[in-house]
Amino acid sequence: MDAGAPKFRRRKADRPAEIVQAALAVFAEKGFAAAKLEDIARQAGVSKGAIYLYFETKEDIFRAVVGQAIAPNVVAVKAMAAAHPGPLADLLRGVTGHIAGIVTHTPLGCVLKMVVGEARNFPEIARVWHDELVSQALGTLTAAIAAAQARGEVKPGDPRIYALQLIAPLLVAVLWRETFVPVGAEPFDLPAVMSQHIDTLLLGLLTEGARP
Amino acid sequence: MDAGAPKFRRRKADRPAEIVQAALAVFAEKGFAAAKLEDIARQAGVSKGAIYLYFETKEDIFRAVVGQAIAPNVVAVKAMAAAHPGPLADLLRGVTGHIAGIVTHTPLGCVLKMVVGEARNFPEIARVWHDELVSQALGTLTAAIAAAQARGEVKPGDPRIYALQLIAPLLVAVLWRETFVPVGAEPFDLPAVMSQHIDTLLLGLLTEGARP
DNA sequence: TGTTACTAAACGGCCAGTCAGTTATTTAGA
DNA sequence: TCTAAATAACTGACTGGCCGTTTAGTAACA
Repeated sequence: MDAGAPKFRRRKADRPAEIVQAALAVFAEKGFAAAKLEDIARQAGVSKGAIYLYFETKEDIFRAVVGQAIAPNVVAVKAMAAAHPGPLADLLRGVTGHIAGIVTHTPLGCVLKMVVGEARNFPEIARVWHDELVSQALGTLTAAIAAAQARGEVKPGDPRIYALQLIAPLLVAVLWRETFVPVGAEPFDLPAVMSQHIDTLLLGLLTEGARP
Repeated sequence: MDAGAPKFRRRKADRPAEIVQAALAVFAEKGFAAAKLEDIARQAGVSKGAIYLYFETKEDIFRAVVGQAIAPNVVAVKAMAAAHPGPLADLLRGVTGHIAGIVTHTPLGCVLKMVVGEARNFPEIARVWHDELVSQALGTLTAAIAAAQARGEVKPGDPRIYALQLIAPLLVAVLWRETFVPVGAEPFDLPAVMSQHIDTLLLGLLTEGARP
């Protein structure tokens, strides 16, 4: 045993974030129920007991993981909407491109899958995600579309459904990646999907006068 | 104790189907891991031990549940495609209407959610669903769109992405129903979504000559 | 009376959560 | 600056309960 190397360090401040990050990886791979605290602890570089210095229960960790993924995104979406007061087409390209970037380079897709999968067992998590993220994002998009309708840019129709139409292919492509690509399915190229989707949908969405 | 009423009946032929149906209900509500054999047994009207006369393990039941949801649908989709050799618009309205009906009146939506949620833990189930149902359906739709492109009905573009664009709102609306509606989210009206979606998307999809 | 579908109780492995002890770090006294 | 006592972050072995699975026995039906 190397006398100079301590067996562990006391790093109270950093532990919670490290544990949450480790838990995200393990939950994303196994799902909530099949994830073992032992695995989370090992991944975080602590013992199982140490986790309980910072979290009450396993569910508590899950809540922290899911909650953490929300905050940075909701502000981003709203800022994006505010930044494009002009033609709807600009806004849509900006927003969808931004979301596509988030979804490819962060574990948001994994978390989404977990929220869908565990919604029945953790209704309060589904509620938080809906109230604070999904509903906000959809509402922002819906409002932007309704405003464009008022300006005469967009044809009549339910703006909430238009918003759904816009983001649905992105979500499905992400779930496809998480679900079927690991078993050999051909992936979808996210930028290509969104590019073609926006091009196609805008033609049906915009009034004649608003087309480029 | 009523002497005339037997404690149980011997109904070997019916048990498997009853157990699978009960398991579907319990799995759909709780997810695979949180579902208890005890609950499935009670719902099916048998004892826990009886289940093991017909299934090897809990996973075995899950496989039966998921597999059962596949067969009736894949044939339906292919028949639908074969029945509409004419203009793409007819086919799309037929197919999406049909799928919307299935998804509202059968537990396919629940099963889809389960497949997404448990794909990592049961890769062979994800594979079966992909190979036998999802990929088939998407492939059929893609082929129909490609054929329409060859006829000059549909604009250039990746037909597989067009297919994704077409069905994505339906899938998201279903997952929305399963995930967020139970916690107070406003549901989407599936027929309204598909009607507006087809109307809008076709405008962007069809060539000028093919528009009604 | 024999066969076997079925029940109910018991088993055992797994794992979230606990706890008594250990070690890093801080504080305070010399 | 060194040392010792005090503090609390951390470890790892342990446990209690839950639940999938087994099995010995029972009851339905031919």
